[in-house]
Amino acid sequence: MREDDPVPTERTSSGDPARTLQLLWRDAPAAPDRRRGPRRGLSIDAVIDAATAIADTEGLDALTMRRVAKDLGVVPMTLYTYVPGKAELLDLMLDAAYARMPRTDTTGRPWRQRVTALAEENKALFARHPWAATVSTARPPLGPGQMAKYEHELSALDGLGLTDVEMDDCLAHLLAFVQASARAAADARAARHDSPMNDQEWWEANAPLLARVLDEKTYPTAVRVGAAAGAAHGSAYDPDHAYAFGLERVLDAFAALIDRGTGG
Amino acid sequence: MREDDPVPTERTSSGDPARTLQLLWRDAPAAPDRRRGPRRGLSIDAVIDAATAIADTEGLDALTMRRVAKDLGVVPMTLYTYVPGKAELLDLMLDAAYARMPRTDTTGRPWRQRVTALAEENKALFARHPWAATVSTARPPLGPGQMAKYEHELSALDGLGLTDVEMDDCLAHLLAFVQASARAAADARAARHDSPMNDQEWWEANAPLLARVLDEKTYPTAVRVGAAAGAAHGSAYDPDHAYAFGLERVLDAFAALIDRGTGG
DNA sequence: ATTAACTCTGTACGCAGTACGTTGTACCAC
DNA sequence: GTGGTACAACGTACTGCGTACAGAGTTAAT
Repeated sequence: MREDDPVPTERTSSGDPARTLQLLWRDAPAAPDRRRGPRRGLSIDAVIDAATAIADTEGLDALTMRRVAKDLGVVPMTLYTYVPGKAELLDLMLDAAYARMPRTDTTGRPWRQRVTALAEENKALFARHPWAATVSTARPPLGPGQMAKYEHELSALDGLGLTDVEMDDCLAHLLAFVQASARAAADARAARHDSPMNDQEWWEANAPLLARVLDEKTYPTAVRVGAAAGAAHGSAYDPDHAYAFGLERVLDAFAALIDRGTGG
Repeated sequence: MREDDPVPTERTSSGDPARTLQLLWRDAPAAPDRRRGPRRGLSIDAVIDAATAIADTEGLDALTMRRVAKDLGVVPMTLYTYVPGKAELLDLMLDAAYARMPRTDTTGRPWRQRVTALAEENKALFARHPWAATVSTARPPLGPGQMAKYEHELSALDGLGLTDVEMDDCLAHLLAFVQASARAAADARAARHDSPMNDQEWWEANAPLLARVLDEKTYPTAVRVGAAAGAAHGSAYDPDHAYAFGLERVLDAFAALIDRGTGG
């Protein structure tokens, strides 16, 4: 019952970036002397799909090269003829997930609806692929999915009176918020999952020590507010509420930029 | 030069939570029959400090039980008499880091200054301990450091006309923003670090393929805005700018809550 | 003096990513 | 045909991780 599984962030993009870009755009490998040797039994997309299926249903820590290989009926090392390594596989998974995102057209609608739609699309992405919230995107894979997503999302922010730089800044801010929410939600889910006790049991088990130690005199505000917040939402942390509250804040913040000069 | 180092998120809190709480509060182990056996050569704090030093200077992926043990001159398994496991060690490290945060007293100052101070304190935490931004805090370790931090930060938001629940919500929103910024900054740093090429070299290496593939007709907004953003800050992503911009947004958002009714 | 609790140690297991060398297959030039 | 060659797939093996487990040594209570 240890079950420590560390849920790694698994930074992407390790090896030769040019090779990774070629893979992302499905660019043929220069084809100097095309197609010798035995036929390939799999495809990059089969590998990506198998890996994505595992990560979706069992989490990033269950996603191992050995496991992907087993699901595809090959030996682990075979995967390395399709993909340079695990980091690049994650890049490809992420770009594929981006590419598959449904993109609602909100042209003509009021800007709050448009921004909300963007947030919801990304929230849905992280709901379908919880691992996507936890892979790091330093130097994000500039694949077709990423580009389509970026184009779509910028378009939704176009024509609101923002400068180009502000559009990029606002989008980054919004996406960071949604991703942080998704990460927090995933963390909360994970905490619930791999602990044999639920929130109530946990509280009961720790109440004696906490009662002794969480003194109302030393932590007056914390005790007061913590109790109020805990009572308001059912538990100590409510991801849905945090998302709803935060999205309203982000919208208000954008309003201060967008409505400036128009008498906000 | 592979150097894939996955920068794990390393979820905290795996084993018996009651034991973890005891460790956090340095609660004696029930002492039924106190102190038999040989004298301890180390202390929990020595283990925490050694681990923190490693994580600070070399990153979370360099933080292994073996490494901590080596730095302390003991064999790896010895650590397990001080700490139930690596997850709990991370909890303790985080709470200790919280406890050591300098907390500036901003009573009486305008609320924007107070909130900004909170953000800066947390930004400084993540600057000193970059790993802290990447460890997950589902069911955060309710240690003395965490509580002192929570009390301090709520106090800064007290008396602004917010309800208790709103105070908690706003604080969570602010902290999530700072943490997300720190994560992004750490990602950017990591990408620069473990790639032999800098941004310019990377661009030059990939320019041919990107030029062929990033069509202005298919991605008009993306190309336009991406160019503008890239030109405005020096590179593709500027963590400092993102933080500054985002903090202004968060403050504007809070203003909409705080100044409501007072003629905002 | 004996015993029991406790610290520290050494060895070992399972699992990860993946380097490396081999085997077998299919196309190309002859 | 037939040999050469490029390539896919495989098997083995290495390093390093967290930590279970069993033993050896050390101290305080009996």
